Amino acid sequence: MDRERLIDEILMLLPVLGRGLGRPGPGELGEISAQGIPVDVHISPGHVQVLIALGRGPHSIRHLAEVVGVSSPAVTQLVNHLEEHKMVERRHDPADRRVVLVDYAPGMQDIARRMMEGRRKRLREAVNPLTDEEARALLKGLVLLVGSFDAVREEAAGAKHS
Amino acid sequence: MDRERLIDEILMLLPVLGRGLGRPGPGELGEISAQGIPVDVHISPGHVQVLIALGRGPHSIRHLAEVVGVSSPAVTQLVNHLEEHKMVERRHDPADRRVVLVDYAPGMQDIARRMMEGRRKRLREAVNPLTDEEARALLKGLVLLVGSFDAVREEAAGAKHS
DNA sequence: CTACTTGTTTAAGTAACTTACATAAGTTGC
DNA sequence: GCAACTTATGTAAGTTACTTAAACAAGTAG
Repeated sequence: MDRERLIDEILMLLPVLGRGLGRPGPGELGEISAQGIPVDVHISPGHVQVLIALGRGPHSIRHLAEVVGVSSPAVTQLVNHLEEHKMVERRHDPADRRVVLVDYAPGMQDIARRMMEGRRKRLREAVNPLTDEEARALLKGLVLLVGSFDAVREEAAGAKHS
Repeated sequence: MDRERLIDEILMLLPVLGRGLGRPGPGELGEISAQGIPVDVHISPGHVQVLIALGRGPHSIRHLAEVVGVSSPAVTQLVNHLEEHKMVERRHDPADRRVVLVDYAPGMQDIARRMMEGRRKRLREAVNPLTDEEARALLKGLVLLVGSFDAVREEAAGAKHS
């Protein structure tokens, strides 16, 4: 495979991916409202990340920031939005009252899953033509690409301390 | 391969990719300035897409908008920035004076390539561990994912006309 | 020639972040 | 025990990368 062409394709495709992520389709909005969920809940990719992470249990703001890959104030904003819509709750960690733990509000985990189902379905259908081998390679490649940005990030952090 | 886990991973990874794209590393800025290129030239992913597209010859604004995947006014802004830094030039297409053709300014194609080399290098290194098969699968998967967003987009366009 | 379409730009606005700073809570060392 | 420092979060202000609506110019069709 021509690696230069691959790089070019990646450079052309990734921004498209990045831009397309934020966009719920009209079908998705219809699905959401059909489920009695207020359609004014705009769920950005960052919100999706938070909701997925919370599926694994309560997280502190700082931990969410790490998992999502953004700053703490950005997580504050994401969580504010979800809290305003009664999807998540904040509480202080009794073991360290500085820490704010974020968790699903009661009964909201299933609602969240249903809200994200349209996105999942679309992605599922998109990757459907891939063999298991190909899917594994896609994931591996995505992880490698993300890793290269982490390297940039760590480099920047390193430069900041020197 | 567990498809649900793949979908979750994609939903977690793609936003990270999208956010990381805009960030030149300090090493990259160093390289840029070492080549005598003014470091105030901020090259976003959109600019990269434009520069790559122009590598294939002059494009109209509208065509660039299609290739890059954004609106015409967004391309206007991208091109304005590049024009301000003398990297590209605009001229009207004599065959249809409504059309603005954008092309590299003389001698700038090589400069642009050198400006993007750090990005390319980083991506090259990132995908280096992939076998040819895996690289092909990565590209195929990316194209499929992008296609799913195009589908959303076309759906939205369809809904707008009904 | 008029009405409509197409292409681009300008203006205004939004979403999704960032950094700097303020406040609260916890830790360390004297 | 207390001052100095560190850590966690939220607020404020700003930036970036888009969007849509509208304006203007050029082209097309009847």
